[in-house]
Amino acid sequence: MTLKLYDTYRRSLCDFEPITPGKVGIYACGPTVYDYAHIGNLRTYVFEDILRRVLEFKGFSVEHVVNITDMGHLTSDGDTGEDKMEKGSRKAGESAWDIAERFTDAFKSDLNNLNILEPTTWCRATDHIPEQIADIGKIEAKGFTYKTSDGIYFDTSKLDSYGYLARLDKEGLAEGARVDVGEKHSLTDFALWKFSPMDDQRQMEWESPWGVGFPGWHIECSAMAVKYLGEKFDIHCGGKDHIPVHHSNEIAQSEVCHGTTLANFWLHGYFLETDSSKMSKSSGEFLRVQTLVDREYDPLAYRYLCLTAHYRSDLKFTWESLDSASIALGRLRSAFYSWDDASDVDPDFLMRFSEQVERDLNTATALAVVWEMAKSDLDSSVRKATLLEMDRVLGLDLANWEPIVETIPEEILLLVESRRLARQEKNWPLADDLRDQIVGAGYELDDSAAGTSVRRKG
RNA sequence: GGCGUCGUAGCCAAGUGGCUAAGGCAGCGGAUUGCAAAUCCGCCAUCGCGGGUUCGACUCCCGCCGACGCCUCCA
Repeated sequence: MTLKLYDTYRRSLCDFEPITPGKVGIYACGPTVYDYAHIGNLRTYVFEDILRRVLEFKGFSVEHVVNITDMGHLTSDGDTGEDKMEKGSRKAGESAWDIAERFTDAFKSDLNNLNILEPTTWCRATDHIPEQIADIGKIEAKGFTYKTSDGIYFDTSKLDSYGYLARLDKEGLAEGARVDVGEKHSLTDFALWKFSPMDDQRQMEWESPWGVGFPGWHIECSAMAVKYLGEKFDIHCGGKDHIPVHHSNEIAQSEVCHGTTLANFWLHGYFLETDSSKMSKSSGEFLRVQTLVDREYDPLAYRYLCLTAHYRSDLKFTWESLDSASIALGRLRSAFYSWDDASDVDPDFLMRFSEQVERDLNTATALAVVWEMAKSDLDSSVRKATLLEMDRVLGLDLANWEPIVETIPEEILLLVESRRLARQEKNWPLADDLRDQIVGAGYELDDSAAGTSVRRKG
């Protein structure tokens, strides 16, 4: 069956065919490393990870490029405001470079905790200044730029196709404008190169044909994507918020520089909402992977939660839904663990599973197949082999899970032994009292024909 | 103010112009248990409201109500 993906550019579900047979190039917009990533940001990376895993599951070899934006990202897209890196630096009393490194490490650790496969290529914006300058030069040579007192701008009015990705209505935008256009000729124009302020030495600035300064945000992605994947590659993805501005601008730059729309497919992950509003870094308070860990959740419970919804619909986050994901994952894990060693994969269930996942990465329905398979009367060794195969896509790391072996305190073991004796003597009141004590101390009892086992609750 | 998305059981969430509206969690009933826990089996929605199109709509159109997003940095 052919993989179908929803392409935002065409606004429809399209059969996926790679440009080069057998190989797929993906560029995924990475984080701006001025702060930690929140779990809403991370939902997009989980979606991209599923995309990558599905492609590899189908036998493609995937080149997966993710950028690290470590400079030049302004706090306002009116192309005014501060550089987030410089702001973060002042706030923390560290150099912008140190901040970038610290939050890059934190980001990679988050990905790792969510069992997200590491990209085949990481690229940092500050390592690619010459490439960006070269592209700006090309755009200038073709007459699509103009200069203002603070930078070199892309003149969107000269590009008829501008904003097609987002189906932008330029007049409508102008009517509803809430921001000053400033020196920009039109609302949608954006900075390619920003001059360093006269009165302030920036930590991150470079020489260029236009003067000392730094690249605009959008140029880094198109420059690096082209460097690593070519002028037209297979899939570009990111959060849905990038559709109207960032990705529209990347396409505009690429159309002028290379005469391409940069990627064949544009995929967008939808938001995680909390308390009926989206989570956002700039608003201050937000949930991190570490927050979940502090509350004793396994980060993979969050990954499971992400899989229960389709990537193209907003997901409401509540602690209750995380609990539900956490319990479900726990049950799947212990079932998997209890099954006999993997033998043969069941072809029918695996087929049904792939059909779901190939329908625009529908992990929600794929999970329904997982549960049906897990509860089926197939031999447990077959179930194990089949689920193992499915987990190549799900990434729940079931094969490596095992119950936490921990030492039970002596006093608890004594209570368990006393209860065993009491039960032997059919002294039920005493046995129940002892059980209450054990449970009260945070342990669980499992009475089976073979005897009683104890473990920590949770 | 402009543009747009969404509204499915207690919660999260799939889905389709017409077979029994996935799945998970919770809940309920049963099996099991000395009683429980764990486990297993079963049960549990007519799809925000009002119109319309259609032989037939939860699925298409219009209006209303509600929530959310973008137009400011944003996954």
